[in-house]
Amino acid sequence: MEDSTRVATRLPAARRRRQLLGVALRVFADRGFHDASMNDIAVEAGVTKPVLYQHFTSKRELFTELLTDVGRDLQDTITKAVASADGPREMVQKGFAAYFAYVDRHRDAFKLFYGGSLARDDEFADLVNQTERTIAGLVGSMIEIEGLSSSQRQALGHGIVGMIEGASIHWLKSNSDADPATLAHQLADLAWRGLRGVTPD
Amino acid sequence: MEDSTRVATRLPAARRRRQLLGVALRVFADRGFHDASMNDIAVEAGVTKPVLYQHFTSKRELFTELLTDVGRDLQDTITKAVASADGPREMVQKGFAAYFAYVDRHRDAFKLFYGGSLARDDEFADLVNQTERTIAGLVGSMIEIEGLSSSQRQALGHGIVGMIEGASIHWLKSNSDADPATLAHQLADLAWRGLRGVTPD
DNA sequence: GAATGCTGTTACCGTTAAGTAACCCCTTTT
DNA sequence: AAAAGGGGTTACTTAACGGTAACAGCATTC
Repeated sequence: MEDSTRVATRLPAARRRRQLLGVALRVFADRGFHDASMNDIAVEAGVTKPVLYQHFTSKRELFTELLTDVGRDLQDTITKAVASADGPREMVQKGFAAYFAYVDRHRDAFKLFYGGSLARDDEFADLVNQTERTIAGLVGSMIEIEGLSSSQRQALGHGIVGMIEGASIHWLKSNSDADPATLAHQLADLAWRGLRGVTPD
Repeated sequence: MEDSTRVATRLPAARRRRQLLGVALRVFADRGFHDASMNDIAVEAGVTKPVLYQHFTSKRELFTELLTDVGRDLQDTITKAVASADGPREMVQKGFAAYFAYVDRHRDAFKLFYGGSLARDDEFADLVNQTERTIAGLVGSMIEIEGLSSSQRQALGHGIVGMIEGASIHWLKSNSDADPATLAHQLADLAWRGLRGVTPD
């Protein structure tokens, strides 16, 4: 009728739900689980809190759904990239490239996964750990060193995964305009040849 | 010998302060910054909240002091270990060994540093980053690959630091009874020779 | 043996945020 | 045109927690 400076675009449920997931991913990635309030998310989505609660029964459930989605995506991406390779050297190269490409294209997803307060929460941690464990297992099986037990391979695999994560975090943090593909290549090279360098390429 | 972390009686200020720092480290390491309340810390120390506030002006200040102490300790430990080595191969070995020994002997300190919600907070993150950057710089200078820019060395250094962190976190998480010295040796070996491996020992 | 000065406690305030009840309004159906 | 139903809002409850004022015992000092 009169004033109404508010343009409350009404959306069908399914569409609103998807929008909320997208906004929540962004806000959680930006502020972390604790520091992002349900009200923040609702406001950024242009609605109010109860709308959020019509689609998600709790803050934890919303966060859990995001974590699950991201974990599945990332795991699939890496697994497929590695599976498409021919030989261990190429597996390493393609795996690293796929990881950095993922981080580059899904920064919020990556920040959600590794930026924050999940280590403290068993439920959240499990979701992340499962993905990490899968990738670490993949890597562990690529280590061409004889006489390692499977738990030793797993431990070293986690080391390599940590290496990728550490480099990714540093890359995002330093706002480097370095090409992710280049970084992936150099890191894969380092992982394959070691600090010692040398070069039977 | 007395257990300085669990005394219920009246203590002189300096002693109480030290006790509170010890308890706070344990509680923060266990529950993280957000999920640990000042009341929790006070109760675990056998006193009440205002006593805590007689020694620390705020929760942030308390946490900051702990982070600073831990960062200094860790940085010194690694720097000295590396400085005592003779040649790059031994630097890697001694650096890794020192890191894992530190994690083993100061689990709470390590958890405080890498377990939690510091990435989100600029002040906390800076304290951790400084230590990480120093170590990453040390490592970066050990990479025997020609033609790398200093920022590239830094990036790869962060990768190696991430590798150590990732392996440490996995080691603590999996409650492995593996000897930290052995793990350090294997990881240093992996870092030095790369995934390509060649010869176990 | 009163005064002084710590160490410590009880009881409170203010804020922030999760979650909910009750209601509104617009569109579609009959 | 009246009913029905779903999308949305206002306003509230509850609970946790950081931080503080005021006060209480117990030494030591004078």
